[in-house]
Amino acid sequence: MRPIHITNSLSQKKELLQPLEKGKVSLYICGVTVYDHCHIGHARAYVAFDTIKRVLTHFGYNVNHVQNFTDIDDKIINRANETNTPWKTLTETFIGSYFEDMDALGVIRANQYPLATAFIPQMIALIQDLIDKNIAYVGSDSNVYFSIDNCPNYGKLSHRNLDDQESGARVNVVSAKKNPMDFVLWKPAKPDEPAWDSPWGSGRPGWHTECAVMVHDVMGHTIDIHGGGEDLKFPHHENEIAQAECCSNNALANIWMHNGFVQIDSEKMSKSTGNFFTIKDVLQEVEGETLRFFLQKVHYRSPIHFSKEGIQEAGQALERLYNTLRNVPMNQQIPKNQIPEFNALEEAFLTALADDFNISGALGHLFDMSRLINTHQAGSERLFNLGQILGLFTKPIQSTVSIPKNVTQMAQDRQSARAAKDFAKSDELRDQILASGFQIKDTPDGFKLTPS
RNA sequence: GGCGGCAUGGCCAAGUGGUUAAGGCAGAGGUUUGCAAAACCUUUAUCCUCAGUUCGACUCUGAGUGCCGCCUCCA
Repeated sequence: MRPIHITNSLSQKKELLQPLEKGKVSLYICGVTVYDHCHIGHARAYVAFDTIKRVLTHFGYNVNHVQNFTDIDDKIINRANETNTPWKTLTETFIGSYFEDMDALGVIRANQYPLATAFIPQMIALIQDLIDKNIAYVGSDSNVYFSIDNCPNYGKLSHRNLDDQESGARVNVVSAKKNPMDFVLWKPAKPDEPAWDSPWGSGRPGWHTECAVMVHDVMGHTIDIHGGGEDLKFPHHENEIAQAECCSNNALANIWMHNGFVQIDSEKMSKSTGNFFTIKDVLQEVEGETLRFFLQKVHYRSPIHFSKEGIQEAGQALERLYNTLRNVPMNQQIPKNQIPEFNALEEAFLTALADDFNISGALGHLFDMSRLINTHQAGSERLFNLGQILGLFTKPIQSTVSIPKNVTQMAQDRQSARAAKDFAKSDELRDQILASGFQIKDTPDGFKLTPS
């Protein structure tokens, strides 16, 4: 097991990962609210944490990854009404859509995907516990609220002083709240809305309650890492911490990790502003692995500027690595004097990853290795193995497309023409081969046909 | 207004208190090749501004400027 340093949002510092249980890492990632297809911002988050999980696994940690689906909330109810779809059908549809997208991106499945609606009794128990401890109260509007004034460390994750928050920034200052920052734990249902019975009447849970409950129920009272998008830090994660820690006095998570945003034209990609592309949109144009590589290239905490050009560039870069794998057969003997070079690059690659998952640094070494392999025509398997850690090289290295006889014939005719120095005919044949959907490349060992 | 982050060559993007400031994409030149493709070699920066700390800062501190995010649902 290699020591790993991770930037902890809680301390705002890089810390050594010290799992509660040796060799195991419990990782909870905030999942999506399933009322629509996922956009590139979601892809960024889940590709980032997938990479993190793969690296941890490679370094010898046994990762227990749990990720929720929020399958009940206002947006789901609204969308169900708008589209005249039963809400349960809606959520099932978009859970399916999520998995399609993640499979295309090469994201490994979590160990568990708990649904919010499967944890209603546990949420009710948590809320009741908070009421009993005088940390939650029933407002005059029948909502159950969490009272942040009774939570001493409120704000510790997002590092904000509540008095300094811009008052006008909050929409709907509800008079039923004791403090405007109090948040809803339980919400009474309107007629025809999905609802569950509770001590406070028929209703549904507030948004922040599920994660705390699931972590406790599925994983234990404290976990090693809790992750999600930068935007979840406040209020979502702050509120999770408040509930969980006020009740149990145990830390909800030791390390909090947050990924940066995808931006379009230097603005956050977001559904509310409408400037987003769905994953499915982009996959119409490029392969999943190209999109994955584009999202991976940048450190997980930095913003990514989304653009067609950027994706194309990532595709070119990835192609460079694939070319090496295609051109140099695996398991060729590496010259003895080059072995230290290979080892040094491999070590540098791993060292970078162990330092807060510095993938950009690691990729630099990967490209260096690619050049080394091309130069010495050996060592392809080392590149391949390192790429596997990042979830790359899922495409077949050798084409599995069978080459039609007539194309092979044309290629052979071209060889004859070249031998006879009839280059006009040779070029003509190459054009014909290209028109048939194949590309011909000359190598010292003869021609090579690949699908174009 | 409060809090947080960022500012490195045409574009993307690592990194270090002091040797030649990674890597990718694009461009230029070259080698190889009849050509093409791939590959290889060469080539493009003093790191936003100002002040300070230091023998020495791009790397630390302060101020400034610009951009982004959160404070409202959000990966």
